[in-house]
Amino acid sequence: MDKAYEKQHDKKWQKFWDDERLAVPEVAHARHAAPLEKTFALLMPPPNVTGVLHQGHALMLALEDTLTRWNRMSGIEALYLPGTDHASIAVQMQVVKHLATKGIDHRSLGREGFLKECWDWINEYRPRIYGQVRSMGTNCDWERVKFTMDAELNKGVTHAFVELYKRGLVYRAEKLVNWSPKGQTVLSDLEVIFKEQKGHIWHLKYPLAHDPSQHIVVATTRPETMLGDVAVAVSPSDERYKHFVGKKIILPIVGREIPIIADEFVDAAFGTGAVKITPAHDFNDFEVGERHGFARLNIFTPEAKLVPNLPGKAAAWAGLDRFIARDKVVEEFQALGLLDRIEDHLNRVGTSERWGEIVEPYLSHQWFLKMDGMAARAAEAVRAKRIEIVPHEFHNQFMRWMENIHDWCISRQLWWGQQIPAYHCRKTGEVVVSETPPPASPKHDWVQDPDVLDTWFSSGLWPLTTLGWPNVKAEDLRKFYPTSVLETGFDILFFWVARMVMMCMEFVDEVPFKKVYMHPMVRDENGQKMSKSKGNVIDPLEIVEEFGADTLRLTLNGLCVQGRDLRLSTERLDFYRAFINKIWNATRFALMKSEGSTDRTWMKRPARVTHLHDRWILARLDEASRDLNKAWGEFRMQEAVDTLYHFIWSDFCDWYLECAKATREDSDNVVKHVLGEILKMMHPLCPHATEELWHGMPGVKIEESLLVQSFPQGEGFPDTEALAEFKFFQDLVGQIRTLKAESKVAPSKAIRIWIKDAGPLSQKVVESSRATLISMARLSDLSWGDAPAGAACTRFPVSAVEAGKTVEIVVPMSELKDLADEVDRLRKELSSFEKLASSQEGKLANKNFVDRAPPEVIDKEKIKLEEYRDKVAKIQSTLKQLEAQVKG
RNA sequence: GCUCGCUUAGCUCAGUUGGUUAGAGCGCUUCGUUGACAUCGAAGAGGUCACUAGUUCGAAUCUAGUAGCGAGUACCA
Repeated sequence: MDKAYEKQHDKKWQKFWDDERLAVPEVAHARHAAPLEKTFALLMPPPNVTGVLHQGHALMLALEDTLTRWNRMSGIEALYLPGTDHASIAVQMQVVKHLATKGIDHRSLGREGFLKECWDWINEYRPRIYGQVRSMGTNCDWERVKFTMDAELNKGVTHAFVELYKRGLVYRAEKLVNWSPKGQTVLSDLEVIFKEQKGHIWHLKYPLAHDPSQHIVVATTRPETMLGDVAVAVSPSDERYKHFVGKKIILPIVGREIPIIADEFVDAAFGTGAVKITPAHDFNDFEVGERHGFARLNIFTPEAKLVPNLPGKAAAWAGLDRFIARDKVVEEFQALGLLDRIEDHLNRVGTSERWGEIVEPYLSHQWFLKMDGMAARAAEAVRAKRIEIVPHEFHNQFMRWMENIHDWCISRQLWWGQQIPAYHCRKTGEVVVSETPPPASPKHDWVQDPDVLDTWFSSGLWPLTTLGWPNVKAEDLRKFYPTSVLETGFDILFFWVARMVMMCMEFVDEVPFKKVYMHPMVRDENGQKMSKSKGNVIDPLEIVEEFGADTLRLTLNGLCVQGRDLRLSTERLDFYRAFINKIWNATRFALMKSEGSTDRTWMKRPARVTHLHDRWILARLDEASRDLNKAWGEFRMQEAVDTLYHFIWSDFCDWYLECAKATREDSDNVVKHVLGEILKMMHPLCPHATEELWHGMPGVKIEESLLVQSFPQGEGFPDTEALAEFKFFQDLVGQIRTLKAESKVAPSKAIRIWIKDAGPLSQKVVESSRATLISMARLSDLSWGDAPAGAACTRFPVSAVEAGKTVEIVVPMSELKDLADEVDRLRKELSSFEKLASSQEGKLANKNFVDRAPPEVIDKEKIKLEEYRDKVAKIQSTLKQLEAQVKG
């Protein structure tokens, strides 16, 4: 066996799991030691097909694979289904860019030609991301892998669209949308990122038609839109403007005459109290325009340049960019003496997520999905706890979003994606929505809608389409739907999670998953977001290369707490690598004398154990496995790791193995048994290292994977006696070690002690563990009672097994170096116990406490007081003697 | 603006229904290789649990408010 844990075993075991098909739920389940009639399903949030694995993915895979392996080992038939997303916008951008480097304008290829390029691109990159997913040791079912553009999935998407259309939920309309001038496509509300930007508010004077010497001042952050103004609105209750309502204004530059109207939407207290109305370029103004029946005057081309044919002076500005037009308008107002003033203003500007430029509210014909009904049902499912969101903080966010949702614009002016199954007749203008193209006829000349669907439309169907829907009898759908857990980052709660809930509720009237677990964001050690430009990216692939997948998985799990970002650093990775190494070496130690053995008796829990530490470690094993199962059941990932860390490192290695060195072959089977259980418990986190170690255990056959062993449930009776007795043992050892350390006596120096005042139980514990105690505390001899009269001794109390009682340890001063040091030490001890005793007395003297606290709490406090008093008395008496000697 | 989260040891953080002397790792101090591990072991120092008020016999934990930081979100022209 290697002297230290190294990651060289990763590939070997990944191949082993593949070869044995242990990620296929049916196969693994059939081979499980104790299979249950239960299923677990987790669908991997599909990474972008051309993406590169980042820490967010690594965290996702680490958590999901851990949960899946844990379920599988618990005897549950577990599906972990992998896949990738076609990422319409992202991939189209990549391919366009790629073609451009070869000097090819993608438009010149035509739609078909371009799509072929996309498929070539994808076929090249898809294996890369899959390989990266595998490198984490991800035990997902590759035989079921899905891509959102697979033929069957496309069928499902088309079916869904047509069905939603039939139900009147999908509709086409001309509305104001978020338009990306750079991308030349519409975006959904979610794809618009609001950024704070320093800007200005321009106050413009609009002259009245009947008396140009009078004017109304309007304020705007976007003066160029005045070219499309159709009215000026004031608040109906605004006395300042009451007499203007119904009058007209001559719009400067373009010379159009527009009305002054009253509308409730205007806040008289804000700005000048008068608002210019531009229905074609502002969402609020659009609403006002609809209410008043105004024309929608579009002033921009799709590239956000001024259209030709604007009236007046603006006619000459055709083709100007929107921001140049802004300057022109302001200049012109200035020249006309109509610029009232300019104020600085911090405003939030909507920018496109992909291209980064400012999004333009733009009039356009698009396909929409009606949201109100679907959102209400989704919200109801969450409210009724049919879906539990963890951490719970996201529950409210989810509900709020569902309540304020707008119809979802699902069409995109792109080529890469699912083309919308709508057919327009060039002759009659009719529109037919159908899964297959309608037949051509002399009267009808059909052409398919050129737009594709928003990527998230197909993602929203992921739980259905990956399991075989729309075939409602598909076996996977029946067996694994609804899925158990959706694990993902909170950044896509609305993009994806909410849409899945809505879509699935709509189509199968059943939630897609019972629980949603939102993992935190991975940041660098200083809490900064990782980004290439900051140069603080910790590449998971490099970590896997350097530390091994197990270390990365364990680290991410170990740092994953709810409600706080996860700060990753190489320091942490070193720490968790050391943990794996510790287990590695513990195994090395346990198996030292077992080379070549095929004895499998250790696999069963030893029925009769004699030594206290053997009983204790089995009791702790039960406790730890119960805690572990509970932690994972509640997605407390760090708590699970901490439980294991403490149990393995402190309890098993530092205490148990050290004790077992004194009892040798008596403990041999317990050592191996507990170690085997530890490997099982660690396996979901560190599959490679544990599988390697497991296969080194005596008698384990090559085909016996840890993956199909029974996960420890901690169902045994908790041996609370062993726990309490060993606590006493630990205190004894600890107190003696402290004495040595503080008396500057070498730990290796064996000293002789007496134990006084022990009750029967404490005495039994010491007697039965005599050899272990002598070895752990390094004693030369251990006797009962007091040291021979006349020998100068120090004495100190240790809490006994008997509640509230103490035993006294007697050590001849001849064993120690310095009497004064010991006096100091005891004085410190005394003062701390005196404080405890007096605060305890105060508590119990409080009538309110004694009258109102539950009796068991009071009893506990009384026992404590008894113990503190006992210790105080004992130390006082020892001190008196020692102090007398110091003086003497 | 609204909503939510965070504030605990020098640093990074745990702390699950309110109840032992508030924990862990790193760092620091002292000491140490008995059959695994120096990626190790033992002992120790270090905290008025952000602040204020309240509920309670009892608050790091529950409530309200304040301050600082962060996130999400809104139509302020």
